[in-house]
Amino acid sequence: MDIDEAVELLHKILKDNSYSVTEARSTVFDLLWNHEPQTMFELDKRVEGKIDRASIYRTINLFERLGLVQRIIIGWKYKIELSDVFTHHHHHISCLKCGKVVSIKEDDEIERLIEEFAQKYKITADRHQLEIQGYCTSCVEV
Amino acid sequence: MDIDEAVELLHKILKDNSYSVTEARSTVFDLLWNHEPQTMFELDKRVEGKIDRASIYRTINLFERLGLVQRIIIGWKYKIELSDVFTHHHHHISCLKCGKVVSIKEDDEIERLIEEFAQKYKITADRHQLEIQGYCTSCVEV
DNA sequence: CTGCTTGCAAATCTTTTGCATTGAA
DNA sequence: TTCAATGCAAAAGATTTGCAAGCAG
Repeated sequence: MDIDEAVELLHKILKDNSYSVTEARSTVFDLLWNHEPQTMFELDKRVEGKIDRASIYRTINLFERLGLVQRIIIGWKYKIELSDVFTHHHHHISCLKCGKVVSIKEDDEIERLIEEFAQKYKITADRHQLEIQGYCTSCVEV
Repeated sequence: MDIDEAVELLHKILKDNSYSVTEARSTVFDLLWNHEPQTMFELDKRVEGKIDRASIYRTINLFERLGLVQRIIIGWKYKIELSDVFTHHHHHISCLKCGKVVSIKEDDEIERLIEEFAQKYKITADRHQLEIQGYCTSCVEV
């Protein structure tokens, strides 16, 4: 999917849910597009005051309710990235020291296992997160 | 492991690392023992002012550094529980509506896959979290 | 036009820190 | 006795909210 298609999809989803397309929402979306997971702090910094922090939070909350973004967990903080609607479903591996995050491409076998767990424990409409953490080659513990 | 063995192990680990056994640390440990994952807020409430909030945070941070507790992610908040040192390694399934958390017992197959990912992406000393979320039978979306 | 959105400022919640005092070993 | 650990209060950081003004449809 390229940026034009993505923006078109964003507009469609907003309109279908009776929300308007605004400067703030477009700007936040642009900053999320094709970018690695980022914290609210980073997002706010990259906005450079063009949009108020409160609006960034409101936008991210809206996007989350609409399923456009997901919060992923790095350590015990979260970062924001566009959801599977705009990217392929995937998991993450991150470094405990430098914080670098790498996406793991989808793996049928693990998805199958997770699906089995959900069924076994009678959880419907499941979503899931698999976060693997350790030390990357440049940060291996001394 | 029963509570006596657990406390003994706690004392040993504290002493081996040159930390003393104190009222605050023992109390926090007791509140974690055999209890489902809880937020700092809940922990603080259950302490009933017997220990200052700052000390609870300091204790949890210490316990985490010593590998005695782990933070697990429910939604985008974290909860604290005793680590694999005191319980068997496991994952969680939680309900997005009522917040109930159920432990999934260890599964060799999934552990093997995660191990393979870690190797493939050259991450050493890996730890990981698999969190599955959805709606439990009593909360199925209306 | 008109109501949804935003900016601003303040409130709230969460976590950390400095410092004098207390307590474990 | 001695240094680590705690309580207290205040600071710092993260997120939310009320309200008046602005903008999308």
